[in-house]
Amino acid sequence: MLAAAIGKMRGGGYKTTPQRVAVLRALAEEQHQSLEELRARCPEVGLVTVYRALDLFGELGIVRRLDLGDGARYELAEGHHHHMICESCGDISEFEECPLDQKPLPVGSFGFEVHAHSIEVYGRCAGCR
Amino acid sequence: MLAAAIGKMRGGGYKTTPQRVAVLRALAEEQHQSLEELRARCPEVGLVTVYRALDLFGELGIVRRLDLGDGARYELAEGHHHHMICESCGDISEFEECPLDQKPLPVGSFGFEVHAHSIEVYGRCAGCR
DNA sequence: CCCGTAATTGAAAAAATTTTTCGATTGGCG
DNA sequence: CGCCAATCGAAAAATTTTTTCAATTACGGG
Repeated sequence: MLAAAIGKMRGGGYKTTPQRVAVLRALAEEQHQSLEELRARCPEVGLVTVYRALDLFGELGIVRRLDLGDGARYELAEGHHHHMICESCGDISEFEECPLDQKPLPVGSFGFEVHAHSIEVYGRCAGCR
Repeated sequence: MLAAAIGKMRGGGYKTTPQRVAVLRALAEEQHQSLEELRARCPEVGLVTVYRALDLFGELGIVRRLDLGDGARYELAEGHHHHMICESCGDISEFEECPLDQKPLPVGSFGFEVHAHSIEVYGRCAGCR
């Protein structure tokens, strides 16, 4: 994972600094972290640098930014998946079986050219029921 | 639309103030407005009051808050629909034909109880192609 | 292996956004 | 019509993100 991300950085002509690597490692430890959670995992990296690293990773397609109602969160953009959000405990989890897999989206009729999509499912998780 | 929203406010024991009505009217003029756009449509209402009205409407299910990458936006929560976001011009549009209509979401296998869902489709709109 | 240079970093300041506070005002019931 | 809890607005505070700029550093070329 690190290797792939570093490859994209190199390919883009960006430098592989210890700070960027530290942020990548922090991202790899858990999905959907807030900025503060992320920062706690690499306290040696300055706040501004974390923001800039996340921007860069976003451009390179390494990281996705989410906002599911409680502020920005970040995840490594590996594999196609969608999100379940528990409205009781706030937990965010993922599922990979995409309901749109073989289904054409109805948006073609608008002349819309699809590049990507996301699905969020809101409800109660098993633990909260 | 106004009537229904005011009914919910009354039903919840909240007062129908001119400010709240002004924000509702502003919301009705266009979907997916930012706070500033909204505020430009009811400049007589104080900033804080707009925030509070939006919070209240959110609790009452009158308004939904979106964050599709460029900050918070607000829409009247009427009818089930999803969003197409053009990555060229940033335009947000809606479609009503829900691809999950009759399709069971695969999340039941996680013991997850579904209350709602949302879909966003990213790509290029007809105008930008 | 060292050097030069452009990219990167970090601290401070600025900007942007959202929330809190609290005294003044007001909608709606009696 | 009058009361009073709910609401409002302005200012201040808190939070989040971006900008600035001088110091540091990764890394390709010599």
